This record gives sequence, C-alpha cells and structure tokens, in this order.
Amino acid sequence: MELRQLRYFIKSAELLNFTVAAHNLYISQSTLSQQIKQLEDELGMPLFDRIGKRVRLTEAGSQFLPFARLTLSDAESGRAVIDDLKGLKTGELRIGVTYGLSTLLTPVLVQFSAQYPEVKIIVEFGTSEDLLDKLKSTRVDFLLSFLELQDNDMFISQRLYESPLTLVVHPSNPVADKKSIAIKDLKDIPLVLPAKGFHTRHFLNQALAENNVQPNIKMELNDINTLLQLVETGNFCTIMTVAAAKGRQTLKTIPIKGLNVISQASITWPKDSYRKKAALVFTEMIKKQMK
Amino acid sequence: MELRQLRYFIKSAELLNFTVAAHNLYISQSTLSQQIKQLEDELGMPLFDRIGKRVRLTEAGSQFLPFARLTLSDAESGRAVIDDLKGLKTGELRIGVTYGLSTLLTPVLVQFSAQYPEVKIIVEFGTSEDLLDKLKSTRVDFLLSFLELQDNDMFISQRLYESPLTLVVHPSNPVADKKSIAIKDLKDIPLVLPAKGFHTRHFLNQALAENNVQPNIKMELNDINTLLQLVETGNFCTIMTVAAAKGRQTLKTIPIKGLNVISQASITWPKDSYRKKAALVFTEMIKKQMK
DNA sequence: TTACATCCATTGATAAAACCGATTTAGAAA
DNA sequence: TTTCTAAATCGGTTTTATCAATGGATGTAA
Repeated sequence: MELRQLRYFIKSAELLNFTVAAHNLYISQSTLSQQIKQLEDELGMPLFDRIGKRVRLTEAGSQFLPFARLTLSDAESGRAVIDDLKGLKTGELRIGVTYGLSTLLTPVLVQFSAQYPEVKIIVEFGTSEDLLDKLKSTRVDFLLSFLELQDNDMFISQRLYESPLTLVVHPSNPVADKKSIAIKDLKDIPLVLPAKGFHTRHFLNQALAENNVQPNIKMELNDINTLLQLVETGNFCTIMTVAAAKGRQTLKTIPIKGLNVISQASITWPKDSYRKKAALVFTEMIKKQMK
Repeated sequence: MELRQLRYFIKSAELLNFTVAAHNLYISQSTLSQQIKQLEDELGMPLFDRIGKRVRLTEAGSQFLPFARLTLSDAESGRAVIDDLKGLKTGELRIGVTYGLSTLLTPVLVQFSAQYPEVKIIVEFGTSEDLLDKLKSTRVDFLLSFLELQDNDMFISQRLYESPLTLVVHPSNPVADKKSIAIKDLKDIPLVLPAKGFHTRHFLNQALAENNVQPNIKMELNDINTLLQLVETGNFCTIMTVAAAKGRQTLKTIPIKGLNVISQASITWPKDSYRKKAALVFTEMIKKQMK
C-alpha cells in the first residue's frame, strides 16, 4: 500500500471510470488498472466490482475509501506543517469560492499575493455542492460561500457577514432613481439573473413564490461577471447579494422592500484537520477588509 | 512522499540512528539514507540534523513526525476495515500486556485462537511505559494493564476488575496454613518479588514504607512465570495481585491484613482510531471470562 | 597523536516495479 | 449481427528502490 495507490484509488472511486481517472491522474489506463489490482491483491479483497464495462465500489471499497482519504489528507497536513515552517515562503493555498463572493475575494487575493508572492494560490469556483465535495476530499483548504450549514462532524463554519439581496442597476436605467422598490414591482423590470444552482437564485425563487410575483426574466447565466457586464449596459437589472455587487462603482444597488432574504456569507473549514498558516492568514485578511 | 518513506522516517526518528533503523526495517543503510534524503528533498527541508556521526530531529522533523504517524496509522485502519470484512478470517491482532495480567490473558488466547485460527496474534509484554509507547505509535491494538490513567486526548480506558495484592505461597510452606497475615509479619517471610518497573512492586513498596515494614527480600526478578515457579518450590513466597496468581492451582493466596493496595486492571484503547473487530471480540472474551 | 571504530553519504550496479502502447476481452449499443 | 467502448492483459521500456562497497567525518582508545 502506497500513497500513490491510494491517490489512484480515490480518483477512480470518485469518477467510477478508470479511463477517465487515469487521464485525470496523467497516467495510462493500463497503469491505473495494474495499480488498483495490486492494491486489491495486497488488501486481499476487490475494491471495485467490474460489471461488464462498468466499475462500481464494492462494500470493501466503500469502507476503505474514507480511510484512504484520511490517510492522504494527513500526509498533506504533514506537508503543510513543513511549508508553514518556511514562513509562507512556499506552498499552495487552495480556496473554494461561490461565484457570488468573488468580489469579496479579489482585493484580498491581490493583497495576499503581494505580501506573500511565494505562495501559489489556486482559486476554485463552483456551486455549493461542488465546493463541499472538494472540501471533503481536501482539494481546497477552506470555502468562502453562502452555505449555512450547522456545524457537523466534518465541517465547521465561521460567519462573515450578512448580505441582503438587492436590485442592481446601471445609473442610466429608468429604475435607478428610486430609493427602494417593492417586491411586487419586480415583475415589470427586465431581469438577468444568476442561473439555477446559484444559492442566490434559490433564495430568490423562494421569496418570489411566497409573494406570488412572476418576475420578468430575460436571461439566466452562470457567470456573475458577465451578468454584471450586462447590467452595465443599462438594459437590464439583476438581483444578487449586496456583497456580490460591491466593487462595481458604476452600478447602483436598490433595496427591495419586503424581500427579507439575507444571505449569510461564511468561511467553512474541514473539522479536525491542520489549518495551514497561509489559509489562516488569508482568512484573517478577509475578515479585516470587511470592516 | 510515500508510505514507505514515512515508515522509514518514523523508525529513524524513533531510533535516531540510521544504521540501526535500517537494520530494523530490513533494508540497507544506504537505502534508508537515500529514501530519507528523497523525502527531505520533496518536502524542501531537512528532517534530521546530521551533527558529526549523530542524527537528531530538526524542528521540521519533530513537527512532521506526528503527521507521519497519523498517516501510517490511518492507512493501517483502512487495512483493518478490510480485514474485518473478511469476518476474522484474516488479519493481525496485536495485544500489549503487563506481565501481571498474563494469567488473565492465557485462557482467552487459547479460546480466541481456537475460534478464529486465521487471525494472527502478536502479544507484546512490557512495562507500562513501553506499552503506552507502543500504543501511541499503533504497534499494538490495545493494552491490558494495571495502568490507571485518567482518560485524556490520546487514550481511553475501560475498567476490568480490581485485584488486591496478596501473599502467594506453596502448600508445603509453613505460612500456608494461615487464614490471613498481618502486614507487619511480612518481614519474617523470605520473599521473591517482581523487580522494579513492575507496577505491583511500585505499589507494594509504597504500602510497606507507609507501614514501616522492612521486607525480607531474597530475590527480585522480572518474569512472573519464573517467579511463580520459584514459589512452587515451597522455599519462597511472593506478593502480587490475586489475578496474576490465579490459574496456578498448586499455589495458595493468603490475604494480607492492613495492605489495602488494590490494582485496577483495565483495557486501554487509543482514542479516535478504528477498533478492529478482532480486538473488540477479544476484549469481550476477556470481560466475559472474568465473570 | 595515531590508529581504530562507528556512522552517514555517495557511487555504481542490479533487480524490482511503475509505466506505456498495443492488443485482447467482454459488455453495451446500434 | 456489427460496432463501440472500457477494462484487462501482454511485452517492452524507463524509472527507481535497493544493495554492496567505498569514502569521509567524527568520536574513542591506545
């Protein structure tokens, strides 16, 4: 049993497709096949069922998987400890972010990178489920998201701030003069909204349904940046958290009366695992810049 | 970084002598040297200081060590989970025992081995400190000892039973007829006692000192079995826990009045780590046979 | 001080094994 | 049926883990 084999096993278990997994691991399919077989031989039990051309985890495989993950994660923590001793002169920092928080992230990215140029930063955008998956398998060090999960066995959250949903408009837009807008009036405003899968959209849908409002949705897209660019043309408005719209000086936010959906931005850590110094420093920067 | 290298590193860190460590690992010294170097290169920091012909852990090495241990331990747990799925038809069971409890252990060893002949059992005798060390580095699955440690971060104990210290004699010995004996009278009886390092001896010394009794110690030895054989000659008596003397039908135990030292036998587990089925079954057998 | 023993690093050679491309095998799909 | 696709297997190549022998450095005993 070697860490290499555990890495191979985990990827294969995640993708349930040796060919794709091998490609992902930058090895050949035959190598992967052999290494898995070797691991199975050593353990004395198959980890995968080969049903025809499909593979799926055996009972043994499912039971083994969390331990394989744990093993690899501990090894990574060991590496992180060493990196930390180098005083942030090296190492990697992997951050998982929901799209809506990119505006919060960017200035800190710039600041951190300037202060610790030797630390390589990998930012992973994704939906909440994607990100939780990545956190679980320690492919990111922490999450920046609107997830509100009660602390459980695997994760622990720190609240950052609350951000209400708001209407975002360009000054040239007719609506731009209003001090606030009633939720009912949303039906008359041409909207471009974040696509399904965005937490914002999820909350919004719920609130609109409760108020029996049929919004006038012109477009849905899954990239906040593009979405805001569309709003900047003055032709559309959008609805998102105040935090997400922040930093776009050209745009205006208008409170929506009666829409009391508030997103809770938070940092989520894996429980019981080493927090590398780079991650701690980074999150502190985030907390600081919010003030 | 591979598990093999972590294994090498841990052993080297424990022994602080590459030559001996290599011998222990059944590899050549040059191999060990190279593998350590390779690990250090990958981590980007030396794990050992080479001062002349000595080696010692660097700061990085000390910090890395617990993670290396954790990593290996998790990998072992993974293996154990698989073994458990085989229904005790395979695998290893490593038991740490203090000498005084061997008599408790033996019948269970016989029973377990008969019931699960496929499970290989390794019994490690040792002093309490030895055993705790082994438990810490997961070289045994659990301990059977008289250690009374309050539950802490690393270990958790289950009480088994209390066993008072008692005088053990052969029927041919003049003392054998007495129903009980006063602690003061111990000074007249030729004793062979467990050597220093045995918890029994530790407690006994304390009790004798408290009562101002100078015992007549003829011999000290660090093997309970030999000790009892000496007692069986009828020439000597000994003092140990009732439990330790149990099973020697030829010998008689005589309560010592005024000696209220009671040893607490217990099972000690590492906290937060997987308990293999074989270990659970075995400890249940122990609990059962005590009734 | 010299000679010796001990310990780790290095070297060069060898055996092991990780890896790959090509091919085979076997379900699934057409 | 044929075709397609995914995993296993085969033969060969490269990599690397390993060893014995050696060198260098450092304590130790004469």
